[in-house]
Amino acid sequence: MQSPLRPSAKDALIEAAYTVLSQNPGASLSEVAERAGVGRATLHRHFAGRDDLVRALAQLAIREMDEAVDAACEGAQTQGDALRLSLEALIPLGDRHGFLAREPLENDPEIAAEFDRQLRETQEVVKAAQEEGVFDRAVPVAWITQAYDHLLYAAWESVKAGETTPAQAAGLAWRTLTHGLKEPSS
Amino acid sequence: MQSPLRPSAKDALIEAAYTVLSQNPGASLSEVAERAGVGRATLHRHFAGRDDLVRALAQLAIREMDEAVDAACEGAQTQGDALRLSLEALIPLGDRHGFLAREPLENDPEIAAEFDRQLRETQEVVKAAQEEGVFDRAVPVAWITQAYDHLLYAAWESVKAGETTPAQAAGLAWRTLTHGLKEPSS
DNA sequence: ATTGCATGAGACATATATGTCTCATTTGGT
DNA sequence: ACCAAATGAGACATATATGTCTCATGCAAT
Repeated sequence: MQSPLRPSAKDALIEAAYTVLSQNPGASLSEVAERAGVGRATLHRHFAGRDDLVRALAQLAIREMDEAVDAACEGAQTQGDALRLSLEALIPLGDRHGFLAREPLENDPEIAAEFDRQLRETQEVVKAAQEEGVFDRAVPVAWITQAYDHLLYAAWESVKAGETTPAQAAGLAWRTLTHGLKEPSS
Repeated sequence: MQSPLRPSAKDALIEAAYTVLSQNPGASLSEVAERAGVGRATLHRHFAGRDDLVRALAQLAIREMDEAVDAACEGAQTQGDALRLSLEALIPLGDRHGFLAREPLENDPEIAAEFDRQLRETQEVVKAAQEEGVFDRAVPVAWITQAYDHLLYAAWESVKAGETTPAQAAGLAWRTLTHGLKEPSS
């Protein structure tokens, strides 16, 4: 039975790795260990090497995002709702998203496959939402998905910069995607 | 007088570095030289080291983006037009944008200052466009700028993926930013 | 108190990237 | 044809990151 009394070194390492590697993918493992407040040897006790660490982070990030989306979709009445709720749920995971975007992991076929799956799932929901009338049928699904992803990351950056709360950022991103930022009256 | 008859090794190196380093910031200089079809020694003849190369790329990227924006603003009647034309002009420079985003250069104060300047300039134009009625006054300038930047990059990725032409991507990004993707009729 | 386990610190070897140098070759201009 | 400059290939030394190991320490459970 693992005792959570002593703060788990592995968890500290994972969190530190997200922070350090999403800010600088080329950072040394020493920097990661230092940020985690942990000796470098301990890092190697939990992860065989850099590749191991990165793969563990990527898989965890993918899992967390899947879980967040699944939970959000539970309470969704429509596909449009599912997208809106998922957006809100994914914003706090922005550092994971950023890590996955900056770390070069096209080499890992397993991770790449998961990426493809997530993209396809998102596109499916987008397409369904489009058929509900949430989006213009004349707009390509690929573009809507691109805009969704990038506005999601923009929302996270806005939160990270302290400009908005997560809820505000989610509202702004969703409005931008659906209504745009034009003056409502005009 | 430099003879452009022989394809400039320096230019080839710069172009290769954009491609390689924007895809993998941790790539070795050997990979950059190889992609450029140039010996590794030649790279060091033109750039003192990795830092030199990265700084040269960053400064060139910033200069190219400035020039593109300046040229685009020449033909703009309004600030809203300036934003729309700049968007279109910046899309082909998406690889530069991506390079600047992925490469950790917060350490370089000179580059960071240029970044700040560009951000402020964009925010100024956004604010002016907002006062023209292009954007809702209730929406924070910071968010509009964030959305502008990220939709710009989304447009570049859409073009790079072969999903759209640059002109189509610019149109979609601008529509998303101003009108959103909702069905026009409803 | 004692035992077991994870950890921290550091030594050590190794791999890779980097930076410098030399020399033969090619290219472009004269 | 000749010359000067740039280049390619490769040797070489060095720095840094990485991976492994050992040993002493601290903490928790018994």
